[in-house]
Amino acid sequence: MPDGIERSLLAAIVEGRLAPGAQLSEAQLAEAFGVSRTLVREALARLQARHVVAVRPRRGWFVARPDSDEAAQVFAARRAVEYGFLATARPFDAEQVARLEAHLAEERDAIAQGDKPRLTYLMGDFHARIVAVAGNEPLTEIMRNLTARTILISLCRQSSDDALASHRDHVRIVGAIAAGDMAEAARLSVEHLDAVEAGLGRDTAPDPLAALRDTLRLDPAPDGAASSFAPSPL
Amino acid sequence: MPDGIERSLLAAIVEGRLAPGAQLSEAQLAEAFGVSRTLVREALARLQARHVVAVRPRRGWFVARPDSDEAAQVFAARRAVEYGFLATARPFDAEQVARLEAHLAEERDAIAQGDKPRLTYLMGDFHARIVAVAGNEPLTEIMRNLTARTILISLCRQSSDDALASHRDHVRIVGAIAAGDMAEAARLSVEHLDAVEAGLGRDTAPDPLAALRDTLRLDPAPDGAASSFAPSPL
DNA sequence: AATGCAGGCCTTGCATGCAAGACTGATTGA
DNA sequence: TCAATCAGTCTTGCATGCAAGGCCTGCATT
Repeated sequence: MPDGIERSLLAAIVEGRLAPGAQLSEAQLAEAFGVSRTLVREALARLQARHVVAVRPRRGWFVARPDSDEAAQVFAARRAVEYGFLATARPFDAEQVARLEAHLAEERDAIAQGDKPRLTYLMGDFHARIVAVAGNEPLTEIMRNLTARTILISLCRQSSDDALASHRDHVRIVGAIAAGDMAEAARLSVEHLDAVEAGLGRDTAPDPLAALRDTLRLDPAPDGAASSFAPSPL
Repeated sequence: MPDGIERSLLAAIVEGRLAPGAQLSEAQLAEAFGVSRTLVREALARLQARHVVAVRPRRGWFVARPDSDEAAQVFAARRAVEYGFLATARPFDAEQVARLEAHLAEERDAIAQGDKPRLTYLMGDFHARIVAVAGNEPLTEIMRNLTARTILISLCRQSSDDALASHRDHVRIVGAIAAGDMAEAARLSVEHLDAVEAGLGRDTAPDPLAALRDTLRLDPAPDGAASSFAPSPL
């Protein structure tokens, strides 16, 4: 179902080549992919359903910029899904564990080679892959969508993206799964998510007014509300 | 985002007015809704992403008919999500509990009035509403999709749809939540899902060949595999 | 009578055309 | 000098047209 256009766009977004907030012109994409706007629109619509892009009527399509509210909810959702899956899943067999360890090896490689985009993808996909090796397609799809949104969230903030720490967490989770201790794996997953969320900084708004506002110590001026000229506390 | 067409179609499907396997013609829908095929196609595409309809190339759109494999996975996914949500959620406050109890009252009304379609909707939506009152939009969306698929699954099989038993389960779950015992609520939810799944019968295939196959004791002939002419054991 | 075959009808797939909203920049007026 | 307005240009929204593939029916053939 996911055609080439959707995949290309999603890959470009989660690998950071298309920054959050970037505009996506139907006409340009159509020309770039050598198809008509129709197919581009369909791909964009699918990505919209996944909350990866957003459309502003008559204005254009943009890579989504999840606000902190949405970020919190996505993390809460991930906690629920990952914890619930592990807590209710049957223990993995040796082959399933082997596939998870193969993934960990990939992570190691990407770290060793300093392949940043690949690493971003792998770190996020780890959680989806746990569900995938268990063979649950609906949950895998859910996890893939949530991790894509998580990557978008990270890209919007200055995340202290400690890949090594995350990788260590992953190793421990796989360890618990290998030991058949699913409850522990579930506990570790929540802990891991909490750590990642805690490492998230404030909104790094690509808003040209941000610097000015910061300098003048103005409130972020919620749109419409004419920021009631609050003088700096000098 | 969900336009009127998508809503109407989804409502018709989950209320059983559009049976699983029914064909949906773009042209007919376009005329019925008084719009062009474009908008119908977009709505169908969205429903396809939600696994509620499926398209067979150059053949047409059809209301999805989840097979038993998919059914099992959807139930597993629901167990994971609902258990995980309740197990990781903070206790509900009084207002949230009140909203759940209002839902239970709606269920009671529908039962009393024998309003079957409304009841189908309410019974499924109960679980999504638990997440909704907690304010988690991503999870709510996930639950709504999973329950829609669950309804489709029920419609495909002769489900011993004991609404009263389900309602009693719901009452007990809300009771646990009201008591602040989220762990118990989580446990009850899984139990409830197991009961619903257990009440599901075999595929009630609307396949005119089913009777013939049954008579001849042929395997369901997984497409492509020329069923190796197994003579009846006479 | 049964089987192979072709014409036609039905479906979607995709491109294109046209209209309308939203922003930008220049121009005009004070 | 500044502000307001209006034309121009971008964008998407939606309808429509045409092409291509699958299936069904009727016919010819064996």
